Amino acid sequence: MSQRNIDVTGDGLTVDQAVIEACPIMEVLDQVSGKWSVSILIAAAHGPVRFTELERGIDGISRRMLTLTLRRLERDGLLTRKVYPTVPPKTEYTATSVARELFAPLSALRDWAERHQMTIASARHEYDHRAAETGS
Amino acid sequence: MSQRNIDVTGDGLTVDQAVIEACPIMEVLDQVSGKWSVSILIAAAHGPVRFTELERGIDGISRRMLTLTLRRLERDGLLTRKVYPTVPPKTEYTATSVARELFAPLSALRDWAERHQMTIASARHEYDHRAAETGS
DNA sequence: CCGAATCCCGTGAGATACTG
DNA sequence: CAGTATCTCACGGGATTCGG
Repeated sequence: MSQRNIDVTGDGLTVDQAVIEACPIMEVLDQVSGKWSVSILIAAAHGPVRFTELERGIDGISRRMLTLTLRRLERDGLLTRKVYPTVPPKTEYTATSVARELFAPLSALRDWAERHQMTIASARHEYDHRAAETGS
Repeated sequence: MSQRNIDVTGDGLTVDQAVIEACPIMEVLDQVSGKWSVSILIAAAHGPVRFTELERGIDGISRRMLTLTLRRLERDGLLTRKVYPTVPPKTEYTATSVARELFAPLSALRDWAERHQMTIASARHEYDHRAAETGS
């Protein structure tokens, strides 16, 4: 839509432009949201990975959610699915190049989380502490 | 937990490590998830912004969700809240430095989205098309 | 102007059981 | 092995109303 990139870190934006700014971001967040998308994508990043490998490797995921998330990622073109009609059957999932380009931004996000997780945790505790005092 | 950073784009990861990889990322995603967090953060990035400004500026947000999201962001230390006990009351929200450091990763995410949104959309359509043929 | 309280609904997601 | 099919429930989030 816009022919130039608006820098989120830049100045001079009005509040009304915030939603315009955020819009494409939230598209991504929708792709990646869901409890398991990121884990699956990362697991499928380095080559073909089988269904059962994912099920065992990703702790806590249910069969159902694994299937559903795999289907969604495949639909969005982030994962390719290759079925070998052998017996027993064998299915391999691989992250596409589009998905792999997502890893750098995700990495930046993870770095931010690691840098600030302590700060955030203590901010949370402090907030709850103050709230408890004020509230009671 | 780990004393060195594991590069998501690197090789040699087993599937079992995927969840370890993804873990801090999903912390962030939880912060930022919720329909409105990103829009609010961006709107509050460049200086104090008032409650009603946000309500009018962010299209489609309800009073309730604005309040709830603001509280959560404040609790996590991503937003500061300053109340002026005037009449009528006046409240200003500002993104903290921690939050502002999040904008670069978000920007990278948005760029990814803009680069690939067409590809993803057509992948989706193609998938649905094939599914419709195979299914009926 | 800036919220809090309440009601309501759709959907994400777990548990479980069945199939080619 | 790699899925599907149901059932169920919690929770995010919208609409509306009330209060300081």
